[in-house]
Amino acid sequence: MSPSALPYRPHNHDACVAQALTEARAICQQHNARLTPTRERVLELIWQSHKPLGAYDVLAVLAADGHNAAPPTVYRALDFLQQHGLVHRIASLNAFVGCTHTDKNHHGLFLICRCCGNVLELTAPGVSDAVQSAAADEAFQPDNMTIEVSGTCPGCKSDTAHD
Amino acid sequence: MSPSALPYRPHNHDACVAQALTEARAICQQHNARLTPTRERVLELIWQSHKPLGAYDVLAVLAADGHNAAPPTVYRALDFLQQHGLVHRIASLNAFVGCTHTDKNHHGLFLICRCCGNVLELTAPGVSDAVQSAAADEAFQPDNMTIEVSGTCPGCKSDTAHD
DNA sequence: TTGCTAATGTTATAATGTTGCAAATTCTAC
DNA sequence: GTAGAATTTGCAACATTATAACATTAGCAA
Repeated sequence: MSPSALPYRPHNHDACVAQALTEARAICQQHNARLTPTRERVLELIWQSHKPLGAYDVLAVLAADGHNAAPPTVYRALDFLQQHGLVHRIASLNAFVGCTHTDKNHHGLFLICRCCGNVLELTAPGVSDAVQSAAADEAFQPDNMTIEVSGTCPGCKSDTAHD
Repeated sequence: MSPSALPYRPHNHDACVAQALTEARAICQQHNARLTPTRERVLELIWQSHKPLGAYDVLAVLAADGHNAAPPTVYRALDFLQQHGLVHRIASLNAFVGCTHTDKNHHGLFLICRCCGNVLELTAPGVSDAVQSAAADEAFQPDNMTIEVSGTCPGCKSDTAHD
């Protein structure tokens, strides 16, 4: 199995989070952007699993933290994190996941498991190229692309196989 | 220019609508599904342009029609139309467009112009194949795919060129 | 300090989408 | 044609997601 299938397998997720935060700090420093406590906390929450988290889910945890937060707080933090490529919004779910390809300049492709809810982000050059080419055929100048595939991940497929 | 670029060019749009409605009637008949007046009206409204229309936009027109409609009316009609492949939901816009490929069984690709708002639906086998292949590499079984590209359409590109 | 900019707090509201149940309509079988 | 079943619609309330507008605070530089 490809190593990128990480979310679909048991793993030490604390390491994922720690790494994500470390990378985020480095990236923000590079960008001269301020990873404030609120922003960092939101990023940490988004990273608590590989399942996309809704803005209001984040909000609820912040509230439980004792943070007196309102929707704009969360949306602003999420906007910031998106701008710096630290999280992605999954349009088909109205939810957010941590970016696992902060190093590459990517138009991510997302594999969303209907069963377990985990999302795997891929960099699929073949797909990007094919989209570019299709757009070029129409003289269309692409700017941003949303590619979200829902289906069944390997883990859930094998689970249902022996029912 | 490809003939599929129709939405980006002046054309007799009434013909688009008429054709869409005719096809819809045929398809519903084939499917033994009832294209009721409300559903047909909603389809007609969605087809009033090649720009995606929000559910509440549809609702507003129905209200102006004198139709005493509430949100569920519209969403139910839209669900029906989607189920029969007559309209598509554009996840990145929370809006709906008429399907221009009712004949093919398609995973559409949508080119969304940021400037004029028109949407062109393409059947891009290369893209579908690339996505299938990327998913297969991860042992992921795709079910449904959302591919939405925003950018600048040929018309708007040439408009801005001589500013 | 002072003044500027970025970030946050706060309140309210907009926009989008759903649930649940009752009434009406349409279909089917007799 | 009529009774009963199934589908469709009407309707009210509500849930979820996202933004607007404006006041306040924190960080930073002259």
